[in-house]
Amino acid sequence: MGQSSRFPLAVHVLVALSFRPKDFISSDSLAGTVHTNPVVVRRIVASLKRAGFVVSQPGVAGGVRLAKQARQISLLDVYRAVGRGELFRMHNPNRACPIGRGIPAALGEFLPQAEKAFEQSLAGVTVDDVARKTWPAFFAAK
Amino acid sequence: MGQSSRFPLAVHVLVALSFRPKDFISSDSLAGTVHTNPVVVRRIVASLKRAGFVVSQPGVAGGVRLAKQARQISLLDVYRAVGRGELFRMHNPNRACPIGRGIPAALGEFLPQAEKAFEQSLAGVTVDDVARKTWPAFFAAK
DNA sequence: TCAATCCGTAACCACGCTAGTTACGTTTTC
DNA sequence: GAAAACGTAACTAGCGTGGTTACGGATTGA
Repeated sequence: MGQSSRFPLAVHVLVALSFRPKDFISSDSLAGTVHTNPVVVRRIVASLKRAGFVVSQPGVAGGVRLAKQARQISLLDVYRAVGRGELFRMHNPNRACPIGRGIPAALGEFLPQAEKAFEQSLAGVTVDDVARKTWPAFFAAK
Repeated sequence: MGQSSRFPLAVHVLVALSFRPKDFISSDSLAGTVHTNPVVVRRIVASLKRAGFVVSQPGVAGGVRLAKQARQISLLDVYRAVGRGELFRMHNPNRACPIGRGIPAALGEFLPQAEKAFEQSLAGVTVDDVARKTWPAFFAAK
């Protein structure tokens, strides 16, 4: 990603929510553990809502809560939800040249393979997996 | 990458050079097929030189030439040569929180796996593979 | 009813990265 | 010595990102 820390941040938020799946957590609290501004958290949450991973509720007792079990949300789901899909950004070759004309198709064959491999790896890990690794003592106590 | 087109551009340059492995090609010519400024090409070439993939020569008959066979340069080599190594950019969690404290290690276990999968895929493709896909007729004629 | 709390956005700013461009010194050939 | 080409520095414009303030709307509870 070069680029954006939205994905790690989104995973962090979901992991945090997974420790209290029944409660609504305020974006202020989340901003505390994530160590950023509440508005930044709400921007991420907006993406996660659109994807159906969380629900939110305004008002005094409001906040954010998981809408799915942590074990049913893969890191690939999260990665896609927070955008920045394409791993590669193509340049604009000169079509008047046989090489420039052929390059897009050639790269279009090999680069998506790498993206696929990347995504399949993310698909094999869930938010729950990350949560257990994040705070093992919490699960040991149960 | 979301961000930089240096990698596709570098592959394009190497593919172009691979069609005339004996000749020095000027950055002006390369800029033509890549469809950008000669200085941009030379910046890329500087990285490729550092990695030992090409050699350059100043002067009237100067230019750039491959220093290795195209089949001996993998896309992973190129990817690393033009930088932008890390696929993920970490945020800065609050270490005073048990979740914030545990998140870096947890992500540090799962995310590099995805990077590895990505890189292994790139490692399996060479510049020569891309060249053959780019301009099949060139190879058919030989 | 009304104050407090919290979400949802818009708006703005500062920063960093990228690519494009100009410019200039250096090297090589003829 | 002129021409061609590399190697860089310097500057610019554009874009994405994250941080911040602000404000409207929804909900709760006294």
